[in-house]
Amino acid sequence: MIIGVLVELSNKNIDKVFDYSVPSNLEGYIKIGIRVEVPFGNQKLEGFVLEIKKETGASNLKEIIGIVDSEVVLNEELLMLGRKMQEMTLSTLISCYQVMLPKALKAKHGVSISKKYDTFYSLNTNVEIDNINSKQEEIINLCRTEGSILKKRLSDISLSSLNTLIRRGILVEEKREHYRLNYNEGLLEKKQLTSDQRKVVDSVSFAHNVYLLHGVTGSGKTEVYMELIDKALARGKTSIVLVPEISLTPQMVERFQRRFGNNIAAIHSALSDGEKYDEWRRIVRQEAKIVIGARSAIFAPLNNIGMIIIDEEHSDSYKQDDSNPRYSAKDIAIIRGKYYDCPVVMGSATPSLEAFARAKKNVYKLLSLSNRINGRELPKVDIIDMNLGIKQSKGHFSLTLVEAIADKLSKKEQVILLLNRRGYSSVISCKSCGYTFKCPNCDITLTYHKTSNTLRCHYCGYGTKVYDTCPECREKSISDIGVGTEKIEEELHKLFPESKILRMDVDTTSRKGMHEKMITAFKKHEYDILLGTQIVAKGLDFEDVTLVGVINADTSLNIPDFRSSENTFSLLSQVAGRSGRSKKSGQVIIQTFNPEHYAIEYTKRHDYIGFYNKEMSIRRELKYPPYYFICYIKISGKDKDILGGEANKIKRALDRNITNSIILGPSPCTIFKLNNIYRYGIIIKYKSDGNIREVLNKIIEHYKGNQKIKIDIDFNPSHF
DNA sequence: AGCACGCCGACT
DNA sequence: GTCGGCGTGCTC
Repeated sequence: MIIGVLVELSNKNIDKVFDYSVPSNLEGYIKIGIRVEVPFGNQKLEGFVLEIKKETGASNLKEIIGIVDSEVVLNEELLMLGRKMQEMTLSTLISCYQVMLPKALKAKHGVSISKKYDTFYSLNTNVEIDNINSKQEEIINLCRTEGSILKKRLSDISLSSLNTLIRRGILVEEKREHYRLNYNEGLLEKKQLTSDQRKVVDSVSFAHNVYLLHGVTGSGKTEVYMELIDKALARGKTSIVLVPEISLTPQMVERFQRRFGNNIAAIHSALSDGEKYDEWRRIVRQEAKIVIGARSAIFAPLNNIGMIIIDEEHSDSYKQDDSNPRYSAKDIAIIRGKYYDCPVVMGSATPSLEAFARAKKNVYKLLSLSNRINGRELPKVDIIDMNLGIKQSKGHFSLTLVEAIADKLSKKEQVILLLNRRGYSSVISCKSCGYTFKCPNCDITLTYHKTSNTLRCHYCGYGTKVYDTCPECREKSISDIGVGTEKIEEELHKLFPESKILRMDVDTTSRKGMHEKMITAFKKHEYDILLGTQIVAKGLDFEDVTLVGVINADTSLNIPDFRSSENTFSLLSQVAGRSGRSKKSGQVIIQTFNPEHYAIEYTKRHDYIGFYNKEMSIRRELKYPPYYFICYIKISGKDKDILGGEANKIKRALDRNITNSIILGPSPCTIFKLNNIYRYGIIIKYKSDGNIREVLNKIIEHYKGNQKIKIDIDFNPSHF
């Protein structure tokens, strides 16, 4: 027997099938999709069996060393999916397969995860039971009523009786896989849907279509998802629910568990590798029918998928952008949806422009929930112009915000304060008016390059020297200051010494379970004010929150990314949606240096469509998505001169070979030098795929043996 | 990714 | 004369 094996190393040079012969005693174990151990050069590697060859042909092949899996780890569908991913991302095939599997299955994982087992005993029906003592009888009766008994449940005394029974052959031992996590049965709790929700549910048909559910904050999207999953279950089908990691809180999981009990498997970062592996095993064994998880849960080894849901569709967390393969879970969802002929439902209060544009073109089917579930109005949003300066504010707090907080505190209501993510460190702005430098060609914030003391656009490479006087207000106050949550917390304590303040950011929530604890504590009203970064904007549902304050709306506007307005609008709308979700009406106060910016104005009006139209006109003008696709090529290496030369060569090759596209760069990446490695970026803007992958493949091929130059390709990058 | 092979500089 | 630098190429 000869088999084709794809070895575990992710390297373009060896990312192909190598043939091995199989010794006859192992032939019976070979299946496509299992892993085997093979000799490779002078090392031992694991690899996936991708082919079983009929011909006995060449005899100079090496023999495989052994079999790793008794069961298939990559079924036919996942093998197909990997090939498609490879074509889409131009990454190695092996990396596409590796990303589908839990870490515990990776060869180089170090610690081998041995499944854990529980020992059970059951009665041997072939053996007559007589001459037993009372303790033994007790055990036997337990077996009769429960079918089998778990060894762990028996005390030391019964253990000796048990051993006697085993010796006499009355009981037989059986090992069953032990899972590290347990789910309760669940109450199968169901809420009555509103007529709006019912309408949405009813318009989803069980055939492959992509739906975009545009539902305002608090409109009850989760309840719609659960109803759809229920319908899939009723048809004997399985479901996948993707959620951004940040909103995959224990509350969220619990909510699904209350409805679906131990039918769910939850995969999130708080699980250990072993726990993730167990969840994966439960899915393979078809013990879990609903998988809820972050990005990689899209690869859940489910069969018979009947529903794929992507919550917070606009979230950039669905794109893997830090390592290969640079895939989007949304693309994978659509491929799997086609394979199983099942619907993909993407939901958001602020859909990505790409998704909404597709919905308008009827590529996706648009569903809407335009009212909050309890008939509550969306909160009133006030914009505070911070240009009015220090006289009108106390530290980073405007007098309006201070008064509003004081008012809510006196009524024993709760407040959420958002500190927009720490300013982009290499963005330079004016301290007194908030002015930032922008690229005249790309409308992108310029970034500061220390080495050359210049401001550069990392899209097109435009450069200009740094002024120390602000061109807007003529003040000499150009700097790159950023505020942290600690500083704001300090100011808050001074302003409201009586109030209890909970600070939530990456520093305070990194410890396992802290995020959960904090949310529970705030919900129980152990705190009055929740102060935090992005983390407080997503999906949280607190009844008593009637005021949301945004300390600095501008930092996310100033990020040098063509999506900065979209991301700001989305963030502000999401956080505003935390206010007034229950009986009391809500208020939102946004502090900004750019009160007239459309991202902020449309947030105030809760006008997604207005924002969409305005932003689309800009995207069209500047040739950004969704009018153009973007492919980002990162070229990195240690030798600055060689690198620059090669980057230019690549650019020229692209110019020669790719038509109907705009090729920008090469321009130095924002962090030009990192760990002594220099990086350049080239951007391709294109309307249709054409020969772009073919050309890029040739470039990859050309550089694959080159140790000096590394090329990374990212289609539809979420940011640069 | 490893590792061998091979072709040029400074050394016990 | 040799030890060792890392560029190049190969792994069924």
